[in-house]
Amino acid sequence: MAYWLMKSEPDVYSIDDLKRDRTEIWDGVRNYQARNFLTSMALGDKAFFYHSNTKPPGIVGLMEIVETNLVDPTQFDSTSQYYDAKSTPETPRWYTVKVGYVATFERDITLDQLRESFEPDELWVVRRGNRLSVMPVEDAIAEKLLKMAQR
DNA sequence: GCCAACGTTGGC
DNA sequence: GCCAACGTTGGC
Repeated sequence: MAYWLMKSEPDVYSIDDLKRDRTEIWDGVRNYQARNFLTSMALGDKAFFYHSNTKPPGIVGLMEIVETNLVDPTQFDSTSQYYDAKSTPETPRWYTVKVGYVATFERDITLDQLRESFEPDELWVVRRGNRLSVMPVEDAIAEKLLKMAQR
């Protein structure tokens, strides 16, 4: 089982939204590196839910991958902001996963705390200029994060 | 609201 | 294939 970190702006979709919905298709990723991580996810993998573009940014909860290799339906929806005119149903460009709610952390792990606790080469999210919205997290790092989230 | 970082596009 | 222009992300 692998660990991942996935970013979302809480104004768009938050951990509370996922708690309410229980499961959700993680749509809208339009970056090839992030997509490649999405397609390499396996059932039962866990993913940290990271709130970006908010105060403070940070990890707020945990998700589980409940469906893999889904074609992102928004790429064919011309009314969607994620519409991709160059993608066709025969050869879709954008794949994603369905995530399930696992937990909201009692304590958020803020970006400041992440910077204090991890080196840039340990956790991609603390790398300068990092904009990747889906990234792997090593097991040892994931275990530290889970401890930090406990009271 | 600003701007650094950086991915993508398109002219050549 | 290069690279300038442009668009987006996301912290501050």
